[in-house]
Amino acid sequence: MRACAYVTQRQVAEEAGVSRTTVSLVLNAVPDAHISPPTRQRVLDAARRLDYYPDAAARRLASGKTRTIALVWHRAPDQTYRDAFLPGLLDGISRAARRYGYHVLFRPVAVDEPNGTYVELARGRHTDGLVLSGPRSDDDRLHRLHAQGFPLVLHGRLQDTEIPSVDVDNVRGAMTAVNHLLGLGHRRIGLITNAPTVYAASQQRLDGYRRALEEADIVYDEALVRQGNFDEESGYTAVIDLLTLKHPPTAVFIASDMVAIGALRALQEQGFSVPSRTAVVGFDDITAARFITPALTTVHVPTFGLGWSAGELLIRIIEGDQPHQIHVELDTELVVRESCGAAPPHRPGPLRGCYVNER
Amino acid sequence: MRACAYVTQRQVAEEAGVSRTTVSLVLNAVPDAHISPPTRQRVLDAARRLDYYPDAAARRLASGKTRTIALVWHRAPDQTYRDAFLPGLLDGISRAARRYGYHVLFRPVAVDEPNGTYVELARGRHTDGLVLSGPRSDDDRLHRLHAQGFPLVLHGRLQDTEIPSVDVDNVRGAMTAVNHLLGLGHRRIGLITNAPTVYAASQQRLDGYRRALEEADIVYDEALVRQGNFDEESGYTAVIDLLTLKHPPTAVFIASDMVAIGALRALQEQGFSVPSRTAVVGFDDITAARFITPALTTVHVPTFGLGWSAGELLIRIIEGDQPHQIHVELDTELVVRESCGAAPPHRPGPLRGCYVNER
DNA sequence: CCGCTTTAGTAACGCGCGTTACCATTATAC
DNA sequence: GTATAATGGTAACGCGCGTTACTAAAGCGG
Repeated sequence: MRACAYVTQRQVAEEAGVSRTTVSLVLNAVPDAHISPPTRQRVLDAARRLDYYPDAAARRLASGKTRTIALVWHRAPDQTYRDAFLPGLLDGISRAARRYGYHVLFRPVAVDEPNGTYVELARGRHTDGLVLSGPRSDDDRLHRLHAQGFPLVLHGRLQDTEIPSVDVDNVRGAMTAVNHLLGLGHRRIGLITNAPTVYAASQQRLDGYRRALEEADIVYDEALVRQGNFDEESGYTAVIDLLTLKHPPTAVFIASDMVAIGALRALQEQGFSVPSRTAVVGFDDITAARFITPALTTVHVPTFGLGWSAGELLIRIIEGDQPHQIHVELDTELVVRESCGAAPPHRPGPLRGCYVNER
Repeated sequence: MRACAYVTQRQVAEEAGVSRTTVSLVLNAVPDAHISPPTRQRVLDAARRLDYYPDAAARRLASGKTRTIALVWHRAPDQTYRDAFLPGLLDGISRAARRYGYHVLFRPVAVDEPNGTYVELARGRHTDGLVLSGPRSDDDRLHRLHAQGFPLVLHGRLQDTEIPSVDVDNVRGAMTAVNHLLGLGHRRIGLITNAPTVYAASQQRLDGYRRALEEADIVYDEALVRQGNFDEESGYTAVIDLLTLKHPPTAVFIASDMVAIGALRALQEQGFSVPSRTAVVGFDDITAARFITPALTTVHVPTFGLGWSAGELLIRIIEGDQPHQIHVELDTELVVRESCGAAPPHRPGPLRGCYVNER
């Protein structure tokens, strides 16, 4: 395996018959450098002829900037659910990065890893900033990094912090879902949360549910509320619990598709056919939502947009632009499919549901 | 946004009362350096006290190694299908990288990007090696990189090349699927390919289908074969075409879950209920396979394993170990669910299918 | 012609670290 | 006691590039 021969600035300089400084000035298009057009052209030609690429390490060392951002991806017990977001998020971040001339480092953090091992990326100057997805609230090294002025953006808001963040507007998303069910005539609408309400997103979706009911003059009834826990199983048991009520809800808003999928299964097993007897609306719009039967009506989370926003916000912070908004909230979009009863249940054709992912 | 103050080796040296050289020798645990235990300890203490992390750029420049590998992810028209592999693959690569002390750069290549823009990663010394997923056969810069001795690993084999690669054993995977159907008593087994057979994987899965039939002394009948094209729609139309036969197959092996999902839809619409009238086995085991009705029996592709193998193989090459195998083929595993008719159709509980993803 | 500014380009420094060559001081061998 | 080796450590170089300070030549007004 022969080692690659790399072309350096010095070689370009020799080829062009100028000094190395001149090469640097030309290739970086330094504004106030006095380089005559012919010289300039000679340098450019030489660089092209030799297929010159600057050495990233040298450039970073000299400039003090890595032009790299990193995505720190906290793996968690709810992984299947989180995996659904990764491709879109990463694509969004990467595209934003590329747009501004940055590279992207990916750093998963395993469940059993001690807190804050990723700080090496920051302190070791591998990256100019971090996007953290799935931050842990007990992560003190995170706050220390922020206190030191290291550029950070969170995906998924952490409570009580001034660290910039990017997330969907969970309250409005939940309201859209519930309003849709209200619009279909439902009055007894159950709720299964996506997770325990210690999670900020979970609490927010609950809030949205309550606000939508409130605005429709329906009193909030805690008997119709159950707690999900990221996975199918939690939805399965939660909805069965709901069905034991004397008056089970005619519709259920389930604040996570993964949980909803478990719930759908239980509903069908118990003879509560969806949507004819019980309408269901989920949240997240994971890929499987389109494929399950009945196809799941759900609140679409713009994963690409979240990635893009996180990347762009982070880069702005790195480059010292004072962003006007340090907490970005993106809008969701209701995707009407079959499970809510508003769409024709069996449109022939390969796709189910009126919505096709925009990418 | 206050700039971070970074700790350098020099500061550690001062704190410990030794020279910078000594610090470097101690922290890198240089074998033949003569450092007394007390001095050694003083340096370690000082480094810890100051929370010292070496500057990545400086280290790269001095050592000539980036200790970074990159995943080049070719986005393509079949994106939904490929996205299903990204989380596992990336996790596998990252874990392998971390195991060997490497970092991972992620670089998506958009559909409309000109060929070979990613070579900047290599030539600019951002990375010591590349994993390319979804390589294009007309990518001449790829071959040039390889000819220059730059470490490369392909995910998905390219024909006629000596570039190291990692993939599943498509032939055996297809054979497993078809053998399973044969074992259930089926004799007329149709095939819908995952893609046009110019794709190597597609041809291999077709080969596996043929070999399985051959070994069962069943003559290959081209009338039972249709071509898929990555997406649901292609499966939808392909299977409808199969159903126009006087004697439609009693079982269909569909070499892609995505294509199979479209086919399932068509079968159900046409009254060919699955699995009672037509058995179906897919390939890939995408997340949706578990959730569709009936749950799809399919050939599981170990995405994590592929990523791990690619990462490990690449790092071996980078570090000069001559790997004994430059083309790694991983085994698949048949996941029996409902669509083949071998599993009980309605086991109560939140999960469908006997298989739970191992992660 | 002189002094001043502008133009065109270069020499030299430093980024932080790995590494090699080198220098003192002791221990060891004879 | 002296030659030799081992021990403990340091000074200095170079990695490739960005950048600053400087020089030399040319333009230009008086």
